[in-house]
Amino acid sequence: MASPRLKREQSFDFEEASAQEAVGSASASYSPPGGGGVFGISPPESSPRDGRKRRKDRPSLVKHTFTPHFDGHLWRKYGQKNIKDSAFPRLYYRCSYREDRQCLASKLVQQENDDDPPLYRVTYTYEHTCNTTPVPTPDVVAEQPPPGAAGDAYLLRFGSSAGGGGGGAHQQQTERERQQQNTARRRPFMMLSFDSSSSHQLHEQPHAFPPDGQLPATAAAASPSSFTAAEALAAPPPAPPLTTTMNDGGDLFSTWDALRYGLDYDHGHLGNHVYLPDDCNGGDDNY
DNA sequence: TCTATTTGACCCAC
DNA sequence: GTGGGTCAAATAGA
Repeated sequence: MASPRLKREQSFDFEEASAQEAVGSASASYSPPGGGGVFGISPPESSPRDGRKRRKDRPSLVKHTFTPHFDGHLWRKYGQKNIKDSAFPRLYYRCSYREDRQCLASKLVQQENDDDPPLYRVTYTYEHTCNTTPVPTPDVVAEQPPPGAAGDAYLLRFGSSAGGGGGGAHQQQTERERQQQNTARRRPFMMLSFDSSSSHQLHEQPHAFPPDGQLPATAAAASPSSFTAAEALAAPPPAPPLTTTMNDGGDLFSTWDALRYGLDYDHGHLGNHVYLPDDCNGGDDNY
């Protein structure tokens, strides 16, 4: 039966959260979820008018990553389109809990190049309101090379992107995404940067290299805050500190055992992933 | 059988 | 009018 389309059920009336698009840059900073979730924006409330928010006005955030599907949320793909002037199709995802919990979070993934691994531009729209148990998962965010860096260098920032999604089926998703992430192979001259603190700090750093003092003593002693892929390949993973500590910003550091994923470069993985739970830095690093 | 993905069409913003 | 975002039937896979 050709059911007439139940049209555009949501009426969005967000406060202007002017798209914090990181123009020409990598990940954008989001407000801490403690203050309102992934985007730091209130979820859509009933709109005074029966209309949709203009697309341009929708709160959205853009980040670049090599692992667009690996962000700690459970997404369902609902569309794909070839975009004009783009060699790659755009993939549309929305939160799997959209119906169950009226979670309006959605994202679109646009491959930007054909490198190995390919770089994706991910645009998140609306925050998760599904209120599922956040299960932080590592995420690799491609940072634009700092001025003066080698031409092909990217900064990979490993951060938590769980902002409230996840939940029961999360494991399945995680497994799938983990496989996808396995495809993210080394990139020549790639630099790995462990984001030990908040994204704010990272973005404020001209070279995305946090000063030593920003690492907790244990972490700093055990591992450099950043090192090159070559170093990562040449040296075994640093011994993890076994304590939970705080950085100078008061952010909680979980144990490395909890943070590490132990991915193996020899198998095309990306080495140790370090992520911080949401409550670690008061926000999702990647948003 | 159920759930997720694919895909063409529809609708709307620009 | 065009391009992009979303819907929903069809299809595939578990």
